[in-house]
Amino acid sequence: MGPAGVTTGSARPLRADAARNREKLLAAARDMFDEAGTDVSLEEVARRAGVGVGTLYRNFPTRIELIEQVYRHNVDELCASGDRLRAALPPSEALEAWLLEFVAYAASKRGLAGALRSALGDGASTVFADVHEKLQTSGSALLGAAQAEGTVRTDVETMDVLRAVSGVCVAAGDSKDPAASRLPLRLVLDGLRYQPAP
Amino acid sequence: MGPAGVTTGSARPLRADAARNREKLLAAARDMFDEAGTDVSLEEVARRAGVGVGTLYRNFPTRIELIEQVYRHNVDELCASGDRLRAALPPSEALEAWLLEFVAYAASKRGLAGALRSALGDGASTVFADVHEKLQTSGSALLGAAQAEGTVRTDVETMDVLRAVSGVCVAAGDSKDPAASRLPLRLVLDGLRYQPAP
DNA sequence: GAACTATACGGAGGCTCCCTCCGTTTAGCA
DNA sequence: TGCTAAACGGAGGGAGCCTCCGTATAGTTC
Repeated sequence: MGPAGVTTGSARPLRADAARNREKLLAAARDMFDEAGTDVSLEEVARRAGVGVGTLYRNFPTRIELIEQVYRHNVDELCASGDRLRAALPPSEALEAWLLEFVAYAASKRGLAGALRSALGDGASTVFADVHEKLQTSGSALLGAAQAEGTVRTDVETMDVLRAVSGVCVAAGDSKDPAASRLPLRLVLDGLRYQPAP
Repeated sequence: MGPAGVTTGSARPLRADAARNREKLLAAARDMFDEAGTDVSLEEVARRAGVGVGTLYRNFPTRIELIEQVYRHNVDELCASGDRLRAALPPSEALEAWLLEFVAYAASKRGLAGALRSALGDGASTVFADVHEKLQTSGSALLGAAQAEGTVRTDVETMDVLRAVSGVCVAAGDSKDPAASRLPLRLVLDGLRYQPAP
């Protein structure tokens, strides 16, 4: 599941240049959504990606489709990063590093998920189910390893942790300052290390 | 507070033609918002009102201002209708007739209030406070009269009734069919007539 | 490595919408 | 009846949406 050979469903794989452009579009869109919300001009998105509008519309026929793909893309990147961290760091450090990245994801998620929900209505439920499942899988791998190693308490489950972390973000409000959630987040992370008496 | 001499704040009253056009714009906007949401083209609103766009923008410099005024206008009309009903019908019938009109208001309110809240943020709170107070006043006059007459139970307050009625609407969902809420609404209205043992 | 074709590119163009500006019209007054 | 402040309205410039189609190129075949 590297950045190459992106396939949407099971159709014929994209041509190399097409895959590259698609990636550039998603990156540009993600940046702009973060900065200015999901109402930005699609022509501007194409311009920033260094691509014609035609290419944008070929890949993402509607604005909401672009939003959905950016959302899924963010999640995929977050999960891929989880795998990388798991391979590179000791379990409890990998978990902590991943949760820090999860914070950034949670911040951007708000706008995207809101737009999706209001535009797609109940049709958005499969998107959210997919995302939930992916996070569950990646999170469990990290949490499980740390728990097996004995450096993280065993009485919590993946979704408890993710909820706690995203709760911190919500509580930190819309403040764009990442420092605002630094300390509360620290508390949650340290809480994971605490071993309750049996 | 008739339809003439509309004043926004305490400025000089509008010229007759201006007041007429303002009214036409509000009516057109209300219809279109009901039909197609608050994202409709403002040029189309002006067209339907039989007025130039310039006139629209002079009266409502921003879309959100138009939405807010339509919202307030709906409420004002509902309250005015309450006065009329109270003068024309026996108290309990007036109350019931008014609550039926309240249903229509509650349906349209959803879209408008949502747009206001998301666009104005906390700035919208005075709008909602004003509206709340007006409904409280009109509702109390009708309910109080019916209670004084003895045809409606005395252990409920205005906001209880309004909440119950709008609850019915919400529960009826987005179904545009007014029949969907007819029976549940009937239950609430009949419930008002029931006299609990003391 | 040359030729071929399915695939993809990109931006011009037609449309709608936004909002402003200003010459024209008219309500209200004396 | 005339005067003037107030209001009208729509042309026009700018921007965004989306489509269409002539051009370019990746990948394949010989």
